[in-house]
Amino acid sequence: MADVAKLAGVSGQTVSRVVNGHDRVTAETRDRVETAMERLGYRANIAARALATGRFGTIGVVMFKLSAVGNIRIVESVVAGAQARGYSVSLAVVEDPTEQNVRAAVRGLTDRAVDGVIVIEARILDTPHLKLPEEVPVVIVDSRSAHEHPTFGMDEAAGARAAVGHLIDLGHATVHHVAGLPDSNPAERRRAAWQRALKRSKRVVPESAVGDWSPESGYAAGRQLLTDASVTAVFVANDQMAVGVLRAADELGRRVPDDLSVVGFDDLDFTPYLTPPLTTVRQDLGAVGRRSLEHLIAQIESSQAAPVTRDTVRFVRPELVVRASTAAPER
Amino acid sequence: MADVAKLAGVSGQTVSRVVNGHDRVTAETRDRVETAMERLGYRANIAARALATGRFGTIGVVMFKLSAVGNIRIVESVVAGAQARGYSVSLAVVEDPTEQNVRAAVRGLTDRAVDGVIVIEARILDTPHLKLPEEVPVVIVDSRSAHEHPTFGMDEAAGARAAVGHLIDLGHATVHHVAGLPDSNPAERRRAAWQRALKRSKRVVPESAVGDWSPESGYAAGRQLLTDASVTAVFVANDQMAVGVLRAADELGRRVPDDLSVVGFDDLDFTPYLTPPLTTVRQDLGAVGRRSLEHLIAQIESSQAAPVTRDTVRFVRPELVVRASTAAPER
DNA sequence: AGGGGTCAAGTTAGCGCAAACATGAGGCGC
DNA sequence: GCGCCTCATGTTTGCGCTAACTTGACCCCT
Repeated sequence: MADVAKLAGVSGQTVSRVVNGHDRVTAETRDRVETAMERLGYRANIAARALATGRFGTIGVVMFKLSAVGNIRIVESVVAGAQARGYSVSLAVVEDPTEQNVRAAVRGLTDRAVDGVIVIEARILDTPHLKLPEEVPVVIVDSRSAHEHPTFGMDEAAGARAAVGHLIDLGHATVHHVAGLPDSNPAERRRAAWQRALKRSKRVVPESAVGDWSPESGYAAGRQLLTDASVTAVFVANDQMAVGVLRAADELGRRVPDDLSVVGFDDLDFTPYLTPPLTTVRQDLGAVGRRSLEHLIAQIESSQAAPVTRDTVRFVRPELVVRASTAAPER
Repeated sequence: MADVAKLAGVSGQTVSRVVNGHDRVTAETRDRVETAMERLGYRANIAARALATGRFGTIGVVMFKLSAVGNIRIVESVVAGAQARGYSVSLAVVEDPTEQNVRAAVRGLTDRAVDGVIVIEARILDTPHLKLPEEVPVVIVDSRSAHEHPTFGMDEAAGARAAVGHLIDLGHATVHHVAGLPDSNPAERRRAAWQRALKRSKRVVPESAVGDWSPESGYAAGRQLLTDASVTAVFVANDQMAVGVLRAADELGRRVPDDLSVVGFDDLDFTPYLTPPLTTVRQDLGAVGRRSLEHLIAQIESSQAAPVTRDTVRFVRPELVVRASTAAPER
C-alpha cells in the first residue's frame, strides 16, 4: 500500500479511501491511485483489514454432510448469495457428530474468523452442553423453531400432509410410510405429519418402515412392506428411497401406479424420468438458503439486536408435484 | 491475549508459545496459561496471526457448479482432508464463466487470503488472458494434464473405453453415444475415447447425440436416437442422462436390456435400483480430491518448488460396474 | 570458583490497514 | 473583506499477534 501511495504521490490513507470506495476523493486523485494500483498489481491484505476493522467478510456454514441432497442445494444458494454480497463462505463439515467434533468444528470456524454462522440441520444443537459461539450472529436452518437463534426451514409437515392428502383423495384406504434416518429432524417431522394426517382422516395408521435416506434402505423397506398385499399407497420420506421402493415393487410384480401408488420427497431432477415418473414433494431449498443468508447478513451489518420478528415468513411451503406414480387403487 | 498473560502472570509471548504448542515452556507455566485461557474463554484472533505470520490456514476452491455430481464429491473429500490437516476451506462458485466473473472469483479468493487454491474442472482456464494468482500454489482438478499447474483427475478415457469395450464384447455391432455439455472437458474426453474405441474395433462411428448432463437432455437425446431401430447399445456420458434415456426407451417400447443396452457414467447411489439396474462407470472422486489436497498442502508447507514428479499417479482409473442394463443383442 | 552453556521467560518491533483526528486550501455570506 | 464552513487530504495510532532478540537464572565443567 505504501508503494502505491508513493507512486500516486498521496498518503496511504487516501489509497485506503479509494480502495474502499469512500467519497471525499477527487476524481483526479482517484484516477492516479487506481493507475498506481494497476501498475503495481496491488491487492489489499485482507488479514490486515480484518485486524483493523474487526470484520472478516466471511460466513461460516456448519453441517453434517455436504453431499446430502438438501444440504447441497442450501449451500449452493448461500454461496451464491454470499458472493453477491461480497462475502466468502467457509465450510465446516462434521461427519461424526460427537460432541467433541461439533465443538471443534464450531470453534474452528469462529477461530477462523467469520462474521456469522449458518448451522444446517440443527441436530447438531441436540448435542448436550454444546455452546455456539456468542460473539457472532447465528442462523439455524431447521424445520422446527425451538432454537435460541433465528431459524429458517421447510414446512415439512405441510409437504407430508399434501402427500398423504393426495393419496387419500385418490381413494386409498390408508397410506404406508418409509421414514428417513431416525435421528434426523426432517425425517421425524415428516413421519409425525404423516401420522397426524391419517388420524385426522380417521384412517388406520400402519407401522412405518424406517430407512436411512439411501436407495438401499428404500429398497429393503420396499421388499419388506410390499409382501403385504393390502399395501396400496406408500409415502416415502425422500426420492432416493423412493427409487428403491419402485425397484422393490418391480421385482415383486407390483405395477406402479396400478397396484401401488408411490410418493417421494425432494423432487430430484431425475424423478420426472423414472419409470413411472414419480409424484413427489418439491422443496425450494434455494429460498431457504437465501433467506437464512439475508437474515444473517442483516444481523451482521446492523450489529443491533436481531430483528427476529415473529411474523417473518420463516418456513417455506413445499409443493406437491403429481406425476404418474400415483393413481386410484384398483378395486 | 494480554488479559490471559496478566492472569497467568506471564508475558504475552509465553501465551503465544503455549497456544502454538512450542516447547521451551515449563509444564507448570503451561498449565497456568491454559487455566487462564479457559477461564477467560480466550480465542486467538486469526486475523492478527495471519498478519504476523503471512499464513492463513485456508484453502480456496474454485468451481463452476457446486451441485454438479462430481464436484460435490470432490469438494466433500477436500473439506474433510483440509479439516483433518487444520485448514479451512473457502468456496468460490463461478456460475457464469465469463472472463470477468472468473477473474473476480479468483481474485476474491486470493484477496480473501488463502494459502493455496484448488480449481475444479479447468474449463475455467480456457478463459483467454486469465491469470491465476501467482502468489499461492494452485492445483487443478481436470482430466487432462496440459496445464501449467499440477493436475489431478480421472482417467476419463479409460472409463469410456471400458464402457464401449463391454458393449462390443457383448456382441453389439456398434455403440451410440449421448455426450455431455459440449464445452465441458470430461464430456469431450469421454466422447473422444468412445470414438477411438470404436475405430480401434473397426466399428462404424455413428453421430453422437449431445446433452447437457441433465436427465431432460438425456430423455430428449433418447427420444431422438431410439427412433432408429438399429440402435442396440448406448453409452451415455453420465447417469443422470442415462435415466432419461431409460425413460425414452420405455416410452418407445424398447425393452432394456433385451432390445437395448445402456451404460452410464458416475455410479450414482441410486443406479443399482433403477429399472433395470444400470451398468455404469464408477469413479473414485474422493481419491481425486484427497490427492489434490495432499499435493497442495505439500506445496504450501514446503514453500519450495512444487514436487510435481512426472511419475506421481495423477489420474485415477475408474471401474466398470456391470449390472442389468446391458446384455447381448437379440438376433 | 569462574566461564560458558542451556533453558525459560521477557522485551521490542512490525505485519498492513483503517478510524479518528488534524490540517490547510478554497468558497461563501454578510 | 473577514470569519467560518466545507471538503480533500495527511498524520497518528492501534488492531492482536509472533519472530527475533535479550535477559537472567541455573548448572556443569575445568
